[in-house]
Amino acid sequence: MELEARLNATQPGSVRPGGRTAKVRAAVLEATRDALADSGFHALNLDRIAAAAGVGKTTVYRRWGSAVGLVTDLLRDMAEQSLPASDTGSLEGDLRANARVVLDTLTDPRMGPVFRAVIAAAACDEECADALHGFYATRLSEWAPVAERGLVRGELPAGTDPLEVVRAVSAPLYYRFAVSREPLTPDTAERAASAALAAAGAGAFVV
Amino acid sequence: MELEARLNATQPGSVRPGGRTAKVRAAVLEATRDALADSGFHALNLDRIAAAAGVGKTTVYRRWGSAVGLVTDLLRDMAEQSLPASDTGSLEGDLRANARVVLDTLTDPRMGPVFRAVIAAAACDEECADALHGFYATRLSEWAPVAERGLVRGELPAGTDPLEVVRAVSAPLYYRFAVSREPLTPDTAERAASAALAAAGAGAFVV
DNA sequence: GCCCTAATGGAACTGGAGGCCCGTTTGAAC
DNA sequence: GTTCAAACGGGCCTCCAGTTCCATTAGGGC
Repeated sequence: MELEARLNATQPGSVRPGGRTAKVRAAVLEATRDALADSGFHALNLDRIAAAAGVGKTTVYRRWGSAVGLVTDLLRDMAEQSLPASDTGSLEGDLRANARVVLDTLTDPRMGPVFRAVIAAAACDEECADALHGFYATRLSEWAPVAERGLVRGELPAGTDPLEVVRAVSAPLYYRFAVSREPLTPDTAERAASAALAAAGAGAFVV
Repeated sequence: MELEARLNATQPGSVRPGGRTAKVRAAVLEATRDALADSGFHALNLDRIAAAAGVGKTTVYRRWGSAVGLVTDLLRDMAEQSLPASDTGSLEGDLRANARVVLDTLTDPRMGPVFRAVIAAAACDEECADALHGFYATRLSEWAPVAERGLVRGELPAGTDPLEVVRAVSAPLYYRFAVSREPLTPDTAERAASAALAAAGAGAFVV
């Protein structure tokens, strides 16, 4: 599709998002999740997705255009589902809980491949990269209150950047997951949480 | 190519790796680097690579098979070039130097896209994932002496895992680079180094 | 309930990625 | 320098991802 046409025309599915259109999107994204879980991003085939979703392949090509477009929309769908942060009463407890949530997500046989695909797609496409950035901006801000409460309770030095504390918990897990490809164990999550806590406590994230 | 054939037959280029074969590989990998730098992984086209390298497209398909195969070999090529660790005399200095090296690599207009491609390809293919794992296993072990010297100097608690210290420096940078897609600045590198130092100093990486 | 058009879906088409054949070139062993 | 097979490369072909066309279905405003 021409760039100009995309910008001027309304996106398919945006003008009349009721009944059928919404069902088509749900079925297609569901089929995409299934396909990613059992064959991964490289094997994503829009014809098969259409067949699995019980939808015309023309529709899939028209609305999503490519595997990257499909994964980008899947990411937007994920971004809509908020993941509430925990509140255990201590910074340490909350950071451990966060590390555990990230670990469980990345090692989940269904969600793990989705996250791999999303990271790969973002490496291939700027629009997807923006969506991924937005997704994590939301997730990080949802967990930032954990650090803010820690600040109020005096568990962190004044001036500590709450977002940076939350990032520090996720980073080692994602590094193993997507970069060094090392196994993710509960132990890894524990260490990520305690390292973040120690670094933050020492003032490493004071701006 | 059939799986069985790949396993039994010798890989093209492995029996007679002299003159022409080596030149072909160098030219193709060079063309791949160029293509990644200006159009990214998704635009990688084996026909164009062959043309740019001045090589028959049959050769490229036969030896590398696909874009992922090409990137996997590029990764193996990168793994052969060792990157010596610094030795500034202090753990802090060495960790800062390491953070700086990683930052410079990821923000380099030529190397950045290559690393993105490698991460994306590894998310699509197990063989590439293994190669990526091997690459970072090597890199991490090259920098581990930095932490080992710190241990000897008493800058780290006894029992600290040297690899874990080095991982802690890279993780926040790669997290921003590939996952949350946030900008990488010199400041980010500084903070990664000092956070790793603080966490390690507090005994967060004692096994 | 009626109309209008957004959205879907079937079917046929097409371009190019990727594979195959086979003659040519060139390392490497002697 | 001769030999032999590994590796290369040009040309041809196949197949399917992605597109186009148009008829059909079904939201949503009235």
